[in-house]
Amino acid sequence: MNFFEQTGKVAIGSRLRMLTDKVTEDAALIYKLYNIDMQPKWFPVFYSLAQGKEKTITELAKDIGHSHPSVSKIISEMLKKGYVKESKDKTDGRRNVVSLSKKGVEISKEIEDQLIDVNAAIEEISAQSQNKLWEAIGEWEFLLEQKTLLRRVMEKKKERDSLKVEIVAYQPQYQEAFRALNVEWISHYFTMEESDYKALDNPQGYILDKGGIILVALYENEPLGVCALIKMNDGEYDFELAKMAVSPKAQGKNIGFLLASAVVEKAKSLGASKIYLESNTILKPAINLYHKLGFQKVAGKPTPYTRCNIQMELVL
Amino acid sequence: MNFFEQTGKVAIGSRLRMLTDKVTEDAALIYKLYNIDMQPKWFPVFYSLAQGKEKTITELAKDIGHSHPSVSKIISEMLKKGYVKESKDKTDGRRNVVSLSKKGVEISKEIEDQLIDVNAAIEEISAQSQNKLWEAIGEWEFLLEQKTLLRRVMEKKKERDSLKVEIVAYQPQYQEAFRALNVEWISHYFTMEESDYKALDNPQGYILDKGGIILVALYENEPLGVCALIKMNDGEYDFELAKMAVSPKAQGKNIGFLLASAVVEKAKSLGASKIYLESNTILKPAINLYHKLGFQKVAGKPTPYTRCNIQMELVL
DNA sequence: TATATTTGCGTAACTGATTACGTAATTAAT
DNA sequence: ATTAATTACGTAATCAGTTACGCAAATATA
Repeated sequence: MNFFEQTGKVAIGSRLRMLTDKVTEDAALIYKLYNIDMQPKWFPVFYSLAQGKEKTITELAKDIGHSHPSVSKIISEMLKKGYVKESKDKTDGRRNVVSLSKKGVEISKEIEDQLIDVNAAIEEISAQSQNKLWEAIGEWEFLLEQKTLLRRVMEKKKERDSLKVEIVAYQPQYQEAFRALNVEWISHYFTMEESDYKALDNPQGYILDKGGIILVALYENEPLGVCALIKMNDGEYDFELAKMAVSPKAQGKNIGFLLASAVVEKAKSLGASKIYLESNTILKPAINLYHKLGFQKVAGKPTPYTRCNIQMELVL
Repeated sequence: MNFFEQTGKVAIGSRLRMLTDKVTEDAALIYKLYNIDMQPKWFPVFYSLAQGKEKTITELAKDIGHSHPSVSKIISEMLKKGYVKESKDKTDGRRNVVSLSKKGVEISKEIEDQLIDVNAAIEEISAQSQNKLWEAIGEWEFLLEQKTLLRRVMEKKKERDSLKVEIVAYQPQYQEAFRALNVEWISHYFTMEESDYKALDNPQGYILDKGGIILVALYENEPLGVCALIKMNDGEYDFELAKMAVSPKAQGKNIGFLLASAVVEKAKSLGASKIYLESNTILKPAINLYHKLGFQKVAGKPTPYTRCNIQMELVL
């Protein structure tokens, strides 16, 4: 089975499962070898109780990392064998307090030799291998605790996707996309206003001819994001960042960030020193993005848009 | 859950299972992230078929390391989704030949990006860890292939047990054990003969007084093995190794080997140069043991025992 | 003090694998 | 040419875990 060499490491899950099976397989036989009447799956519970303290079902579950129904089932099996005893907690009637019975304690003594030998056998394997499995598992547990595999994959996807995103200057062929992408989100969250139609229906006359800029984000040659820089000339600000829109189907591709950064760079290269924008706090991802780019909240500017409830600026 | 630090490595099975679960957990969500309608458990089958060749159920099972019913079930699920197609082999009506359908091939293209990202994410984890999990698993697989965990544990048990075995010289208090242990195996495999009774009922007069030796193996102070060296003086041989018996309940403790080696050493120290023995080939473990000690088959000696069908000697 | 929420835990249903078993097709042996 | 053994594979039962759910007890809140 050279399967794993071909698949690459995606198959690490399958591979782990198979090794787990192989290791577990022998466990039952090992108990038999020592004449111990115990099932491998009982071991964690058994071991946990062998410390001497009595524990509730939930405590045991947390201790050994199983779900509580699993522990519940194991305890009822061990109860049949007479290895444990149950009792209700007097101060809390819900609690089922479990401890090893006399017979259980006897078994736990018998099992000691076995533990020594199994540990020795595993140490022997470890000694013969270059890479330490036990330690490697510990490291993986730690790293996955920090950041799940899903999150890591999402990041990699974003990285790769952003390589496919191309930021280009506006051309008449993108007018339809410029309009549609903006109408989509504006009418979804708010309602279209007079000044929206003016800019979206005639970007050439309303934005570009007045010294503004429009950039388009292409993903596999499809325009999935747009953003405009509108010339302001009010003495304080050079441009307003506006009409920024990214298709919802392009989420997680980092398009918003790439587009906005490109727009800021463009403004810089045109000699701008301050950019202004208006937005609404219900658009959380957008506000976060602006923040990430260095925009700061300001107040006091008059605005023609009723949907505006936050104003921001970026000093270049 | 500091459980694993306390248990020691016996718990490696549990620990592996939990890591497997954690890695597998995210798999379904990852497919969703890429809008791929696929179950994680299908992946190995899918991947194996994506090489392009059509394969039978059993071939697939061998390829991915599952049982054939498992593959059979997976294929029937994938069939419902239309990802694979089946056809009976024309030259062998039992075979169910499976290959990716058109839809399956499409999916396999869509999945490529995902594989890249997952691999990258896993490589990232690997890069952050000192001990390489992937390689460690490979080494374990190899080492367990060579010798199962059960066998390794058995060896450790034997090693530890043989430390508890003590070889001592015969004393009258062991006469009962000497007799019983021998009667046990002789009457089990053969029938007791005249010369057996003579030696067993009166070891002092029949063996020791004639210059012979008897050694006893004690395990936790209980005599569980015996072996005699009977003086021969026939010109060729100095001693006959005979009346060797080990209790069946003491199996796997290496007692036979320890006892026989001690007897051979004893003979050496008495200046012997050749030891003789008689046995029967149905006693395979015994014959193996004699072989291991260096005894070689010889022929031609007359013997009073009807059960003897092999004669051996050891040149010291 | 009454009501809502949380907690402990048992039962039931599900899941992804296995082994056990039966049937049909093929191949080997007498 | 039979008969026996092997092979391919589907179905059923099992296994060790899970999640979903519900009940009762305890705790928090109005």
